Amino acid sequence: MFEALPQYPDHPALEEEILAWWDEERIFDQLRERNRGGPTFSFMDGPITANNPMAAHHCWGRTLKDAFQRYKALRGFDQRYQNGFDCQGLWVEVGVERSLGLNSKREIEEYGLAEFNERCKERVAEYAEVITEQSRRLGMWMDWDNDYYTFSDTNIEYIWRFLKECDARGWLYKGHRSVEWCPRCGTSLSQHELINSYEELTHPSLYVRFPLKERPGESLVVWTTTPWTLPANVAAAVKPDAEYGLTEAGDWWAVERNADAEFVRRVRGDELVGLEYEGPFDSLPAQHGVVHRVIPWDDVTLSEGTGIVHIAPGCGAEDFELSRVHDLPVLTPIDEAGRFYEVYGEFEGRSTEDVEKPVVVELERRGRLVEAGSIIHRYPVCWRCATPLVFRIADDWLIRADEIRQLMLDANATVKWTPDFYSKRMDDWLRNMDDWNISRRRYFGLPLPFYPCGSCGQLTVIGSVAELHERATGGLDQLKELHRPWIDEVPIACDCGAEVRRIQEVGDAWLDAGIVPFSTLGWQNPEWKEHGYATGAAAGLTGADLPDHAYWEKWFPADWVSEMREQIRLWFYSQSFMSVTLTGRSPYRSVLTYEKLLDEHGREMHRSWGNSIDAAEALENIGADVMRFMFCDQVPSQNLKFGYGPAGEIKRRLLTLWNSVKFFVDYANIQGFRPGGEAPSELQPLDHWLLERTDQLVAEMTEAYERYWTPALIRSFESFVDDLSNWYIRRSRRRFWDGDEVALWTLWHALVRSVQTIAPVMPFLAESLWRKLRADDVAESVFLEPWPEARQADDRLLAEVAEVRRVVELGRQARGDAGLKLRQPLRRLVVQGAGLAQGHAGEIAEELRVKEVEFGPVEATELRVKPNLPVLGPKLGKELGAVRASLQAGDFEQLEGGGVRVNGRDFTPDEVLVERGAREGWALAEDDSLTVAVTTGLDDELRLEGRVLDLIHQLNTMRKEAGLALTDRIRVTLPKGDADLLQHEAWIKEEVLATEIGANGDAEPQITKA
RNA sequence: GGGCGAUUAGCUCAGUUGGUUAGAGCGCCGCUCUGAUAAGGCGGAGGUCCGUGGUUCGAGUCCACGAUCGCCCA
Repeated sequence: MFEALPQYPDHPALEEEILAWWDEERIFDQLRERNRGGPTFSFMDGPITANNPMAAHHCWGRTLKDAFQRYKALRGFDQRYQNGFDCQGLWVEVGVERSLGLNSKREIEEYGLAEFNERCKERVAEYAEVITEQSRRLGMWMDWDNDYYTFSDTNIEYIWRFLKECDARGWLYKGHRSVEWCPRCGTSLSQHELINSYEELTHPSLYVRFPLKERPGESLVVWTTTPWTLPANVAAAVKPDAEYGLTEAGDWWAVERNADAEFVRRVRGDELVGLEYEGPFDSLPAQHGVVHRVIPWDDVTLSEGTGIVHIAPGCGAEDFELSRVHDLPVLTPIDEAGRFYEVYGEFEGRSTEDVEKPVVVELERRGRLVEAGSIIHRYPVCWRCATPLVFRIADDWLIRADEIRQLMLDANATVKWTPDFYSKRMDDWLRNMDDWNISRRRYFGLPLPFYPCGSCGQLTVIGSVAELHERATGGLDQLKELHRPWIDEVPIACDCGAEVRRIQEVGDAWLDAGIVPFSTLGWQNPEWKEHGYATGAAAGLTGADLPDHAYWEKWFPADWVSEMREQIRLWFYSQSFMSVTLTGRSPYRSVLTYEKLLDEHGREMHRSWGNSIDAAEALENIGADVMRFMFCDQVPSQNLKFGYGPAGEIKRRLLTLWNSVKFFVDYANIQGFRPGGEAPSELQPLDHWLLERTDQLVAEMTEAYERYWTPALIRSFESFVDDLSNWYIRRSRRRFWDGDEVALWTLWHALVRSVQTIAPVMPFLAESLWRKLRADDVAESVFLEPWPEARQADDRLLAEVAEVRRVVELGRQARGDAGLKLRQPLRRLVVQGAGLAQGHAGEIAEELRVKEVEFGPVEATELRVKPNLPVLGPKLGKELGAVRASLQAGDFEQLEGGGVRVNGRDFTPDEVLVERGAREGWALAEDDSLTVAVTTGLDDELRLEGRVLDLIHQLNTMRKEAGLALTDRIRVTLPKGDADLLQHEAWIKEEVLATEIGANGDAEPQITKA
C-alpha cells in the first residue's frame, strides 16, 4: 500500500517531518559516506556575517548553494560542505555597540576593549547558531560542526602571511590622503564600502561673498552645501576659459550661472586667477598666516553653484589634490569623531552639523551671506550606521593595485561566469580599482601586523605567530588570542634593536573573507592539525581542522562559488586579489551570481517601511520548498520580487504534481499495485511516449544543472508535469479505473523520475513523495539514490504525440468556432498535414468526440499559399520576394499531389504552406502545417448521444454534490420525457455506477443511493 | 564622461543557435472538461517586441546610433 496523500500539501508541516527523519536516519551523513573518495566537486562558501538572523535574501543565495551541492552529490561527487561565518569588523562592532547602548569610540574605550571583544564574540556565537538553525530549516545541508570562523587565529595568521608577501613586493604603504570618514564610527571607509550608500539628504545651500583684497566693493560669490568646511577655506577656484561677470552689487559670478543679472564688467576666468581675497573666517587661529587666492581649475562645473568653487583641502578629495598642485595650506578642521579642533575658536568641540547655524549667523552678521537656503541631494552615508560621511585627511594603510591589476584580469579570463556578462563587470571593476585601503581605526578586527620603527624608520610586518613569538620583547603570557587589546601588549624588536609597538589599526573585513581559500584548506601547512582551525576566538565554536597542503592541492581552486552581484567588488575581488598574489591563479573556476531581492511590489525591503520579510517568518509561513522553487524560477540577473502573493502563486503551480501523485496513489492502492521492476513488455503507445518524455526530462534537467541555469530547470519540470497530468493521465484515465498495471507502472516510473530530478530544488517535497512512491529495492532517501542516467529519447515518438496534441487543439478550436461543445458528438474529422499523428486516430476521435477520423486532403473553399520559409529561404535567396508576391496575388497553379507552380517554377508540397477556409457544413482550424476540419451537421443519433452525455454529466455532478463515494452505486429516475435516452441504458449505468434506471419521474432526474 | 545591463500584453516576466501567426503566469470576458481537480483545458480582448538606420530572402533575436531606466566606475 502507498501512503495516501491529503487533499493539499501542508508544506511547513511536511518539511518539519522530513527534517526530523533526515536527522534520525542521518541521511546527510550517509550521503557523504557514500560519496567519499568519489570525484571531487569543490564549492567554497562565502562567509555569511554572523551578526543578525537571516533575511529573505540570504535564503536565495543559500538555496542556490544547496541546490547545486545536492545535485552534485546525487551524481556521486565528494564535497566539503564547509559553511563560513564572517565574524569581525564594523558589522559586529556596530551591532554590539547598539546592544550595549554605546555610541562613540570613547564610550567603547571606557567600556574596555577586552570586555568589548568578549561581547563581540558572544554576539557572533549567538547569531551563528541562529543562522545555522534557519539554514537547516531551509534545507541546507552543510557540515555544521566544522564551520570556518574568520576571526580564528589561523585565519588571521594566513592574512598576516599575505600582508607580509605584499610588503615584500613593495606594495604596502601608508597613504596620507583625503578620505570619506564616518565621524560616529571614527574610521575611514574604503572604495568598496561607499557604494550603494547614498541617501537623499537635506543640507544647507549657502551663497557666500569672499571680498577681493585689492578691489574694494568687489567680491567673489561661492556656493557651498557644507558650511562646516568654510573655516578651512584657503582658496577659490575658477574655470579659466569660462566667462565671469561683475554685478552692480559688486558680486562676481560665472555669467552662465546668473543669466538674469546685469553685468557691469565681463572677463575670462583666468583674469581672476591670482587675486587675493578675505577668507570667511580669517580671525580663527587656524587661519593665521593663510593667504587666500584665486586658482584655476578646469573641472569647475557650470551646471550648479556660481562657477566659483570654495576650496578647503582638508575637507575634500579634489580640494586636497589641488592643494598639491598649487601648494596650498591644508587645514584639517575636525578630529576622528568629527569635532572641531581647538584652533577653530568658537567652533571647538562642535560637530560639523552643530556649526552650521553659527557659521550662517556669523556670515550674515558680517554681510557676507548672499543667500541661505536648503537643498536635497544624494549624499554618502556610512553603510553600517547611516551617519553622513565627512571628508578628512587621514593616514591609511594601502596595498598598491597597479602591479596586480593585469594579473587579476588574466585570472578572471579563466573564470566561467553565469550570467556571463558579469565577467565584464568584474573586468571593469578591476580596471578601475584603487589601491586597497586595508586599515580601519577600530577595535574588533584583524590586527594589522605592522610595526613601524620610530627610531630607524623601518616597517616590520609580522607574517606568522611563530615570528611574533621570536621577535616579541614581552606580553606573550597575556596573549590569549590575536585580537586587541591583547595583541597591542606585545611589542617586538626592530632589526635596529629598538622596541616597536603595533599600529593601532585593524584590517578591512574583506581581508578576512578573502583569505579563506587558503586558511580553510591548509595551504602550505606541512602537517594536518585536528581542530587546527578552531583557534583564538574560534576555539570552542567549531571543530574545523587545519588540513595539510596536499588537501589544499586537492580542493583548490573552487569549482564553483555563488554569491550576490555586489560581491564582485567585495568577496570575488578580495579573494581573487589574495589568490593571485599568493598563487597567480583565480581561486574559483565558475561563478553563479544573482541580483537583489525586493518586496513583491518591487521596492527594496526595509524594516522601517514595514515591507520586510525575514527568513524565519518566510520559512514558517511559506515553507522552504516553495521559496526555493521561487528562487530557482527566477532569472538570476533580474531582481526578484518576493512576497506572499508570488509565493501563493508558486504553491498553486506545485499542485499539479501533488494531484498527479495523489491520483496515482489512489488508484494504485485500489488495484494493489506494487512498485518497482522493469518496464512491462505490453506497453501501449502512450506509455512508450511517457517513457520517452521522461527520458527527455532527465536529459533536460541534467543539462540545466550542468550549466547552473535554474530557470531552465523549472521550465523543463513544469512542462513535464503538464504533459504528465494533462495528457498522459487524462488520456489514460479509463485504464486507471480499470486497474491497468501497465499504465500504473508507467505513471509510477514517470513520477519517480520527476521527483528525483527536482529533488535538489525542492528537497522536502521530493523526499516526502519519494518515500511514498519508492520501491522496496531502492534507497529509502531520494538523496541516496543515484542520479538517473538519461537514455537518448525517441524524438520521433515525442514529435508524434506533439502533433496529436496540436491536432486536438485545432479540433477544439474548430468546434469552438462552430459553437459545438465537446459533449456533442460529431460525425467526421479530416486532418491534413499530420503525417506523424496517423497512428493515433483513435485518440484523436476520443479527444474530439467524433465518430471517424480521416487523414487526407481537406476540401476547402478558399486557398491561400505561402512559401515555407525555412525551406525556400535558403533555396531561393533574393528570388523569394517575387515568389511570395505572386503567391499572395493568387498568381499560381496547383499541381497534382499538392505542389504549386509559380513564376514558371514548380514547388513540392513541402516547400509551400496552404491555408484553407471551411466549406458549408464544416468547421475548420489550421496552423502553418496542419489543417483540421470537422463536420458540423447533426443527425438524430448524434443528438441523442449528446443528450446522453449531458445526462451523464448531470448525474455525476449530482453524485458529487450528494457526497457519494467513488464506489457507491445509485438508482436513477429520469423524467418521462427522457425515456428515449434509455436506448443507451447500459452506457449510462456504467458511467454513473447505476444499478437501475427508470424513466417515470418528474421534470428533473433524481438519484438515490442504492 | 566611460563601462555593464534592461526596455516584449493592463501587471510580472520567458523567448536556446535569425524562420512563417511573438509566448507564460496573474487580472478581465466567454466557453468547457471533471470517477485527481478551491484546480485543469479552450477561446477572446489586450503588443509600433523603446526608437531610427543597417546586414539578410527574412530581425524581438545580429550590427550601429539614439532615448529612457537600473547598476558600476570617474
